[in-house]
Amino acid sequence: MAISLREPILDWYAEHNRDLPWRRPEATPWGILVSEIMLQQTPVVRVLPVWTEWMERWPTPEALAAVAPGEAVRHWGRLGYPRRALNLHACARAITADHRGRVPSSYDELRTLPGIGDYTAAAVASFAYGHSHAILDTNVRRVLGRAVRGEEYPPKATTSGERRLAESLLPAVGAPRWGVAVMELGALVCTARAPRCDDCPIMSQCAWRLAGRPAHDGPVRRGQTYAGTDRQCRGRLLAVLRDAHGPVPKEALDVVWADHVQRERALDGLLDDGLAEVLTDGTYRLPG
DNA sequence: CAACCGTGGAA
DNA sequence: TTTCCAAGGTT
Repeated sequence: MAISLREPILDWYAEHNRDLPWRRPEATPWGILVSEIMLQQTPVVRVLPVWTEWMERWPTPEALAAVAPGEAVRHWGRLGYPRRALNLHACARAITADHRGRVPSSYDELRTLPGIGDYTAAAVASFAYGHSHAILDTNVRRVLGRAVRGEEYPPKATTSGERRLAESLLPAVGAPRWGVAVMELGALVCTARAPRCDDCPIMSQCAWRLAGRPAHDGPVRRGQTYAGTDRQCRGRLLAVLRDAHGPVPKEALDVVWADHVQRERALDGLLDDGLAEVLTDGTYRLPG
């Protein structure tokens, strides 16, 4: 079962893979690291233009390390989860100071960098340096969950069973290509909402499809409403700082959110997170 | 470990 | 219009 998944998926990938800039041979480890962090919870189409601009502006870790952290946040634009921009800037400074300007190649060293968890460390070690690691992102978990476990959606948190399965599937040679191939299958065919099973290279073996594509039982899906949350408020406040050329008076922040208590809480949160700072004259700006 | 952390496009 | 969720990580 395990072995028979590889060939059809790798053959499918050879024909259907997208030509993404961070997958090209000329992509640097730094470019790959930047792409992986930008892609956390963010669709490819929105990452593409920002990644391209970043690579032109900051082609090396040293280049990013040389500017203020606020510049990273400013050029993050509206990608979302802006602390990732701060993490990337901190990565650049750590790589410059502690790794001679080279992105570390080992999983363990990568894992020590801010904002790099299990998936991103495995992805960079694998895709940038050719190392063999199990890639367990949301796509892979969904594909393997369906194909092998026969369930529509994977568990909320990664289980040891999922990890063992992914590791058991690692080929002796070509682990990076295998990892990206399964991810791509999940992104283009074995999608969360309307999977295109008719186009799937492993449809004849997929446990979920063979079982008649049973709907996810268990608890109902989570509904994370966004309107009115602190997150939305933080986003509004940060947008003001990002779009301003210099420091802004507090009144400029006050006008974008009506609820005073929530606004103050959100602003304090931004300051605590290092995404904004107050100057001695009481004005606010991105971190300098 | 559940909650939190943005944003926008598709269904 | 509302809901879902997209190459996660941290606390």
